[in-house]
Amino acid sequence: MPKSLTRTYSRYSRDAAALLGALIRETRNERKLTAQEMADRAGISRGLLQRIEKGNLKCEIGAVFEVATIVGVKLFDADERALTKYLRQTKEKLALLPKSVRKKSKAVHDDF
Amino acid sequence: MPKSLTRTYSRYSRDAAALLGALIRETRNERKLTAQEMADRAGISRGLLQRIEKGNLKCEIGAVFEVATIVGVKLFDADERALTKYLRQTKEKLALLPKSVRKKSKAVHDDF
DNA sequence: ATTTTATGGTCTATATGTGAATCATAGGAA
DNA sequence: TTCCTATGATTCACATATAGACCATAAAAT
Repeated sequence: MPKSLTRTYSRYSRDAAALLGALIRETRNERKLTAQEMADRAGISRGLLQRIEKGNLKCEIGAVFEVATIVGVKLFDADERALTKYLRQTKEKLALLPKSVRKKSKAVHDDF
Repeated sequence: MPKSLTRTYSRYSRDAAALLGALIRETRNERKLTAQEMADRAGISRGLLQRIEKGNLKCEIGAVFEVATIVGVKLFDADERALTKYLRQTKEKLALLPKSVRKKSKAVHDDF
C-alpha cells in the first residue's frame, strides 16, 4: 500500500520534462495542430496532452513517448535505425553479464 | 471515465523505453549497485525499478527520469547547463507565440 | 461588432500504477 | 557442499492518473 507517494524530483528531471513539453508544444504550434488533433493522433485525451506540455512528471512515459514520437522529438538524439541497432547490441551485451550483482564482501568478519 | 485504456504504442516508443531500461540496468551493473540500493536512491520501490528496466511504458515519467538522472543517462543528449539554457530560450520564444492555433478557414463558404 | 473555436481549468468515476509483502530461484561466498 | 543475498515474479490494498464532461476565457474569423 503506497503511503502518501509525494515524490521529490531532481532539478534535472523537472527541467527535462519541462523542455520536452515545451518542444512538443512548440512543434505542435508550428504544424498548426490543435491540442485535440494532437491528442487524437497520440491516442490520449486533450487534458493529458496539456499536462505533458506543462512538463508534469506524473504522466505515464508511454503517453509522453507517443507524443514525442509524433512531433519528431527523438529521444537520446538517436534516429530510429541507430536506436534499434544499439538496443540489440545492448541486449546482447546484457545477455553475457551475470544476472545478479554482488559486492565484494565489504566488511571482514573480525568477530569470531 | 476511462473506458478500457488499453493503449497502443508505436514501435519507436517501445524501443526507446526498452533502450532506456537496458541502459539503466547496464549502468547499474557496472556500478555494482543492487536493485534495492538503486531504488532507494531514486526514491522508488524495487518493483518499479524492475518495470522501468524492462521498458514498461506505463511507469510515470518522473520516476524514469529520476533513475535515468542517477545513472547519468542524459535525455536529449544535452548536459544540464545546455538543457536549462535551451529551456529558457524555448520558453521565451513561446511567450511570443499566439496562445491558440487557428487554421486558415479550410472550406470557402460557397453557399450564399 | 458577433460568432466560432482553441485553450485552460475544474470535477467525477473508474481504471490502473505503486508500494509492500511474499515466495522461489539463482548464484556468489564461505 | 551449505549459507546468504539478489533477482524475478506474484498478489493485494490503496493512492492516483486518466478520460470525459463541463465551463470560462481568449482570440481568430466573419
